[in-house]
Amino acid sequence: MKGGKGKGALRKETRSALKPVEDRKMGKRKATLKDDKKKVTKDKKAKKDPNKPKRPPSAFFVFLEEFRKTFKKENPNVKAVSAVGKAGGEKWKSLSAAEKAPYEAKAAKRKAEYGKLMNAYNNKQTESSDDEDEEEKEEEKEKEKKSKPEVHDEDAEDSGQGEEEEEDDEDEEDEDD
DNA sequence: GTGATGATTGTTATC
DNA sequence: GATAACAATCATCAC
Repeated sequence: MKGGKGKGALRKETRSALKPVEDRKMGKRKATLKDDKKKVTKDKKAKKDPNKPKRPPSAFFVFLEEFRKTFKKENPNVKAVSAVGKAGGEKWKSLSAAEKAPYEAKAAKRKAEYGKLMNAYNNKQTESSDDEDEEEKEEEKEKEKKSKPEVHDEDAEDSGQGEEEEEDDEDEEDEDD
């Protein structure tokens, strides 16, 4: 829909040209296109909020999650993510619209959730624009939590805190085929 | 020990 | 409108 294709092709070519697939395995990561981008990326990341909701996976990524499992089963020796990505990409292209439908439905759901999260996030941003201190405190809290993984998670979850529930699980199997 | 990199496509965000 | 960035994955290397 958007202009993602052009970019995709461009990046594909650029990467392929700059980074032979054989090399990456050796971990020959050095000055590459990404290296250049990295500066920008890092810069962006620097001002990126850790609280900002992560972008939802596209239909392809939803598919990829499953595909990875299958791929691992069939190729237990192949652990290179690039191999999975390549294979997944090819497979994805070979899928029919009907086969892609369930993945797209899932992606749409995640996107809707993302929209809500972003809404809440934006609201929070507006609110906390003058009390960024609190955000920092929260960050520190998170850090502390991580430092102390021995917290009674069960307790917290029992209290209804960690009730993620993943309700999208309920109809993820709706293979309306 | 930590972070970066490799591939893939799609979507979002930014300019 | 066009393009850059990022989303997941994980073995492996560099620092």
